[in-house]
Amino acid sequence: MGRRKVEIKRIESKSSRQVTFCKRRNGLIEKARQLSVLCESSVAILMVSSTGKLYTSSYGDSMEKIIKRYEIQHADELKNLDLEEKFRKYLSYKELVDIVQCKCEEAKVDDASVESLNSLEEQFKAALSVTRARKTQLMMEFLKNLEEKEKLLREENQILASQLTKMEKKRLPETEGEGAMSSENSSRNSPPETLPLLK
Amino acid sequence: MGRRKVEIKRIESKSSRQVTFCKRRNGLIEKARQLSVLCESSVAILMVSSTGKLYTSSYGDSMEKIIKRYEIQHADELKNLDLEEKFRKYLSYKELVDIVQCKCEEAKVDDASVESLNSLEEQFKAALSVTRARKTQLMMEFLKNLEEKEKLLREENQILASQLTKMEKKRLPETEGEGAMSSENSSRNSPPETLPLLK
DNA sequence: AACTATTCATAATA
DNA sequence: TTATTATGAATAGTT
Repeated sequence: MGRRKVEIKRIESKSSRQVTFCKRRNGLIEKARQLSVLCESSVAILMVSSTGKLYTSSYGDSMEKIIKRYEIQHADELKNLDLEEKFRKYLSYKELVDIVQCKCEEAKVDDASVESLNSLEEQFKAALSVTRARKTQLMMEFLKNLEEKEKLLREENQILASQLTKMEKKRLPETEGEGAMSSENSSRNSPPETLPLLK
Repeated sequence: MGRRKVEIKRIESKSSRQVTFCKRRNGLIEKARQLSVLCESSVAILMVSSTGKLYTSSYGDSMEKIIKRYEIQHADELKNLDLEEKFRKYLSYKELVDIVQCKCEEAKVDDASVESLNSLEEQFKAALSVTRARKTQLMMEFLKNLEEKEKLLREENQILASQLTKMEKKRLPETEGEGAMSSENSSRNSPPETLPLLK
């Protein structure tokens, strides 16, 4: 429906792609509105342009409600994929503790509640144990890395020191008068074991 | 775009409303596909018919990803209202432990990771402490309740026992011959301290 | 942003 | 339901 038939494939020209996006986006939104009104239905449209900008529109019900309707249907998938990520992104561990506290306050005085708290305790112990083990492991690896780095630096240091000694031996007959100025440390003929960097 | 112009208002006839819903729904989905391909964009459509049936379609990215993009933008609203509820509903403590395990595996070998795990450990210790304290409190209350119940039952028991003793004293002159048959315990004149129920 | 020449979508019909 | 088609609507190219 234009001056000529267009193949449905990516529009190469960036500018005309943007123009088409704008035109068709508006067209789509209007079609959604019409569908909603004509057929007494709810419609939500979410569009993300190639530049990452988000455009949304909803008719009938609010975007939130329509998305919730979707999430109810796909609870299983969301539970596994989405929620975990959301949890990681948004829920701080401070909030986690708050929720636990809240859960504890909710608990009634009966043996079922005690048992549920018992299992909660077990799970926190497990989480704590995993965290501690991993922390220790990481610290050990980090320590190893540091030791290795130190070893390499020491070796480098040795090489540099010996080179310095050699150079000084060469220079002594050439420029006797400048010997004291060339280096404060090496003039004493006994290089320090480590460079200042490692102290 | 049909045999005649239609006003955009609710179609009264239920059957033609359904037919139109079906046709225009397909049209909308096709338009969304074209927009996505032509303009290199992601498009998601969610439609809820008047009968409550959900129809969805997405191009470019998955429905989950597009909705996530929307939720990131509206994180403030969602974070406060929805997420905590979802967390409480769907996330078991077993899954919590899984997430922690995953977080631990992700951690790189650097001091930032170690520090982050350290704070994670602290927070689990806090959660564990809260859980344990509450559990202990609940158990203490439960114990108190049980002790109180026992006390009440003992008192009741005492009363019943004394009533029984009185009745026996009354009966003795009336039916001397049946004295041994009336009761095995009470015939010894010293009632037991607790009823079998409490043993 | 407008303007049209076209193609496309679909309301009525079968 | 699916298919056809006359017609109104959407839009590609142009200004």
